[in-house]
Amino acid sequence: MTVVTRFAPSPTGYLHIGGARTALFNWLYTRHLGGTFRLRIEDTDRARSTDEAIKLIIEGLKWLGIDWDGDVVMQFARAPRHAEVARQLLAEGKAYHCYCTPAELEEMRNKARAEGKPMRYDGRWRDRDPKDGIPNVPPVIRLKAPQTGETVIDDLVQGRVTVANEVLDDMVLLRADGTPTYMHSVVVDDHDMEITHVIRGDDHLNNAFRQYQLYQAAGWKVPEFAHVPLIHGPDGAKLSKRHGALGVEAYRDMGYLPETMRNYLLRLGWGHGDDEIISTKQAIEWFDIKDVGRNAARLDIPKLDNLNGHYLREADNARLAELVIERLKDVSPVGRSRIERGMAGLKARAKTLVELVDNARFYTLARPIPISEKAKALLTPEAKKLLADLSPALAATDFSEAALETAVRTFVETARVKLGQVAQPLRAALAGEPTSPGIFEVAAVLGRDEALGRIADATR
RNA sequence: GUCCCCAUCGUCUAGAGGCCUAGGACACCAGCCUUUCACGUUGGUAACACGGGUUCGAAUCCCGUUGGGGACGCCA
Repeated sequence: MTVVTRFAPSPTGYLHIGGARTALFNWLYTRHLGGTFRLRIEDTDRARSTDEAIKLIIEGLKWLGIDWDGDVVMQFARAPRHAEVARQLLAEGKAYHCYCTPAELEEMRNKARAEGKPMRYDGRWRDRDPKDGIPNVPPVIRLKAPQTGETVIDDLVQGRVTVANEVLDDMVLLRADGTPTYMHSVVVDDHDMEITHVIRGDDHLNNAFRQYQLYQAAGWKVPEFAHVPLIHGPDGAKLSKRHGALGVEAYRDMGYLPETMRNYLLRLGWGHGDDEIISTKQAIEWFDIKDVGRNAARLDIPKLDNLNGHYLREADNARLAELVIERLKDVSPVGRSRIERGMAGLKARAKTLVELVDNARFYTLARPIPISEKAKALLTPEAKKLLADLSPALAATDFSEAALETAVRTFVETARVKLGQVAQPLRAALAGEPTSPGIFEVAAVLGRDEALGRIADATR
C-alpha cells in the first residue's frame, strides 16, 4: 500500500507556524516513504475563507520548500458530493433530520453544564418519525452515532485512545442550508482522495472519534491517524491565529531562511538522538511519524536565531547577497559588488537577514558616510593623526587584504602603538560604526579610492 | 463543568528496567582566541512534578495527586 497524506488548511488567514509544522511532518513522512502528498484547501466556511489567505498559504508552503503532488483540491467545490453522501446515509437510516433551533441547542448545553454532564446534543430528533418534521423549518442532517460502547483510535503518535460513546453526540453532517460541515467534508474528502494517513494537530484528536464513527457508518476504511502535539507560545498556551501565532511570511520578513525553519520546526517534537543540525535530505531519510513526541513544545526564538546564524554562515554568498540587495533597495552596481565580495565577512556576524542587511548597509553608502556617535568617539584627535599618517602607507599597497594587513602592522610597529589604536579608528572611518567585519577585508572590499576617501573624510 | 492528552535542566530534547553520579543543543555565567563584533573553543550553573506501588533494581512499568494543554459549534 502506498501512502497518501494531505495537508488541509482552512484559508481563514496566513499559514501559521503550527500549520507549517503539520505540513512539514506530512511532507517529510510522505517523501520518506515515497508516497503522495496532497494539498486540500478547506474552504467550506464561505464567510471566513478568502482568496488572499489561499494565496498566502500556497506562497508560504512554496517558500518553505514544501511541494505537493497533483492539483490543489478545493473543498467547497466538492459540496455536492458531500451532500450526496449525507443523503445516502439518511436514506440508509444512518443519519436523520433534526429540527432543533440554535436556542434549543444552547439550552441543552447550559443544562448539561449545570448538571455536570458532557455538553452534547441530546438526540431528541434521533428516533422521531420523519413525518414529524416541522414545516418551513429546514432541518440539518445528523449522524446517528452509537450511544453505547466505546470508540477506539490507535493513534500513531498518541497510542491507543479510547472514549465512551455516550459522551459523543450526533454530529451535524449537513447544515440547514444544505452545505456540509467540516467534520463531514473531511471524512468524505479523505475517503475519496484515498488518504491513508491523517497527520494533523492534536486539537483534532477529539474530532477523530466522531470522524471514526462516520467512516463506520459509511462503511469506509478508516485511515491511520497521527495527532501531533501543538506548538505553544512562550506562555505555554496554544499557538493559533487567534493567539499570536505568526504566519511563515512573518518569519521570512524577520530574516529567517527557509532551511532554518525546516530544521527548527522538525526539532520541535521530533528528535534523532543528539542531532541538532539536520539537512532536509537527512530529515527525509530519518523521519518517521512514530518518533514524534507526545508533548507540546514551546517556540524558542533564541534557538531559532542561533540555528539561522548557522544556516546563514553555510549559505552561498551570491544567494545571500541577492537577498540582502533585495531588502536594501536601490543598491548601485558598486554597492552590489561590494556586498557580494564582502559577504563572507558579513554573514559570519549575523543571525538574521535583517541583521545582515543592517551590517551590509555601510558598503552601499556614498561619501561622506555618516559616522555614528560611538564611532565618532573613536575618532579622537590622536586617532585622526594616526589615520592621516597611515593613509600613505595604505596607498602604497596593492590594496589586497594581505598587503593592507602587512602595511598596518608595520605602521603600528614603527608608530609604537597597539593594533587596536589604529584598527578601531580605521573601522570608524571606513564603516562609520565601531563594529564591522575584519577591517582589512573591509578596506579591500571598498577599494583604494573609496577607502582612502573615507579616511580622508574622517580625518578632515 | 465533561471528555481526551501530556509531564526529564529556563527552552528544545536523548533516554524503550540495570549502560544515568541523567547525555546533547539553545540561552546564561566564567576563561581562551582576538583589530571591533561575531564565530570558534574550554569549563560551569541547571532537570527526571509529587505520592504510592511492581521489581533484586524505575527517569523508564502501574495507580493516584498536582500541574499544564486541548476539545466540547449548523468554525475549521
